[in-house]
Amino acid sequence: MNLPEGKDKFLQSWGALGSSWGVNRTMAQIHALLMIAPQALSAEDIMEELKISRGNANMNLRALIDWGLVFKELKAGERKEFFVAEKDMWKVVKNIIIQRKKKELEPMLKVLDELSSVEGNDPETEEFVRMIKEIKLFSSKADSTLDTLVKADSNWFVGTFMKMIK
Amino acid sequence: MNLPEGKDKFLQSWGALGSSWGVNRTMAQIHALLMIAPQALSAEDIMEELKISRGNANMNLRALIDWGLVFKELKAGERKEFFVAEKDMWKVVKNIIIQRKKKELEPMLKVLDELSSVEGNDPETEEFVRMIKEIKLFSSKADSTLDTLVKADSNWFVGTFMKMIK
DNA sequence: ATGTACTTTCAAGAAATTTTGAAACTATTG
DNA sequence: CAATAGTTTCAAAATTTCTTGAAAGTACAT
Repeated sequence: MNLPEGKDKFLQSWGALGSSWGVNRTMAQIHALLMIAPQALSAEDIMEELKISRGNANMNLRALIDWGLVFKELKAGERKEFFVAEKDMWKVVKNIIIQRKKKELEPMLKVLDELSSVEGNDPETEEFVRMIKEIKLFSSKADSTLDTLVKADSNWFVGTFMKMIK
Repeated sequence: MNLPEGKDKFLQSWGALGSSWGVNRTMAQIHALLMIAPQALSAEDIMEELKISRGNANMNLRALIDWGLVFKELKAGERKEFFVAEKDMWKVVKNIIIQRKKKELEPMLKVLDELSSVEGNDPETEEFVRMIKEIKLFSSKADSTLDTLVKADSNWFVGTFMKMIK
C-alpha cells in the first residue's frame, strides 16, 4: 500500500470510529490528519486535505484545542497559525478521559445523588431507589478508578497493570 | 422528590448520556426504564411510558437484546412478550465492553495492521508508519487489558483492583 | 381455516446534527 | 490609516440519524 492510499484509509477509519464515540467525523479526521503529519499544518492545509470549509475547520480545531488534543503553533515570520496534535497516545487517551469524566460522569453522579432521595414504600419506589443506589455505587467506583488511572503514568499502564491483572 | 419526578429525571439523564456515547436516546431510555422497573414490561407499557411508537420500541428493544442488556420474558398464559433488563451493573458494562471491542477496536486493529505496511522513505511516510505503529501498540494493549477486565469478576473490580491502585 | 393478538418491517417524514460560506472581526504591514 | 492576511462567527443548507405508522408477517385459539 502506498502513502496516499494508507493516509486516506486511516482518515476514513478514524473518522468512522469517532462517529461511534460521539465525536463528529470531521473532528476525528482533523485529529487523525494532524497525528500523522510530520510538521504543523495550517488551517488552509487541513481544509485542502480533508476538503472541508474554512468554518468547519476552524470550529473543529477549536474543539480539539479545548480537549487538549491539538495545539496552536506560531512560526516565526509567518502570519498564519499552524496546528500540531498531541502525539503521545497515552496523553491523548488521558485527556479524553479527563474531559468526558468531567462532562458526563460527574454530572451523572450529581443527578444520582438527588435521585436516591426519592421517598415512598411501594415496590416501584423501592426498586427505583435500590437501582439508583446500585448505579451510584458503581459509578463512584468507576470515577475513582479513572482518577487513579489518570494520575498513573503510561509506563505503569502498559507495564505493571498488565502483569498484575494477568 | 417523588417517584414520577425522579423517574422522569432519570430517564432524561440516562437518555442524554446515551447520546454522547453513540447510543440513541430512545435505546438508552428503554434500558433505563427497564432497569428501574420492578417487573417485566410489555412493549405496550414501554410505548406508553416513553411516548414512542411501536416500531421504535420494537427496533430499540431488539438492539438492546443484541447487546445482551435486555431479555425477553414469556409469562405463562400471556400471549405477549415482556422485557426485563440486565440489572447487574458490572454485567451491563461488561457486555458493552465486549460488544464495542468487537465492533470497533478489533476492526481498527486490523486496519492498523494493513496500514503499517505502507512503504516509502520520505519523512511523511516515515512519520505515518511511526504513528500507526504507536497507535497499534497502544490499541493492542488496550485490547488485552479489556480482555482481562472482562474475564475478571465484579468483586475483583470493586475490591482488589481499587485497593491495589490506591 | 378464520379470526385475533401480537410482532416485525420499512418507506417516508421529522428531528437533530453537521457543514458551508460569506460577512464581520482582528491583527499586522507599509 | 488603508490595505492585506488571516481568523471567527453564525444563519441557512445539506446531510445524517431517528421515529412514525401502516401494512405485512406470525402464531395461537377456536
